Amino acid sequence: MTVFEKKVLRIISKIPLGEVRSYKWVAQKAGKPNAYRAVANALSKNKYPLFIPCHRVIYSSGEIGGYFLGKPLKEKLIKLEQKIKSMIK
DNA sequence: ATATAGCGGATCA
DNA sequence: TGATCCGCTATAT
Repeated sequence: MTVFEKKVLRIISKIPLGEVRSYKWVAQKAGKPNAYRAVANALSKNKYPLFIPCHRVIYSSGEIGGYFLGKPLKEKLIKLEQKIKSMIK
């Protein structure tokens, strides 16, 4: 577990409910604006994916990226969270 | 829309 | 070290 990974995990865990961020955004917050690939790598090697809202991290284009649970599920989770967000509002 | 290169960090040999 | 992989991105067709 490297410092960079910790930063990434911390940052992603702070993403609000229903919000989505790009890999680039996360990389910038981690202090390595060009390390978006490393972010993806870190997440794929992440030991606790269920405790990290990695489904809120998508392409910079806004498209759903890859996901260890499957892209369709990832998209569903995002929409579900948006729904919850509007519900509790 | 597709192809390509580049890039940072992890992993393996 | 060096090669290779990745849940990527920007740029050029």
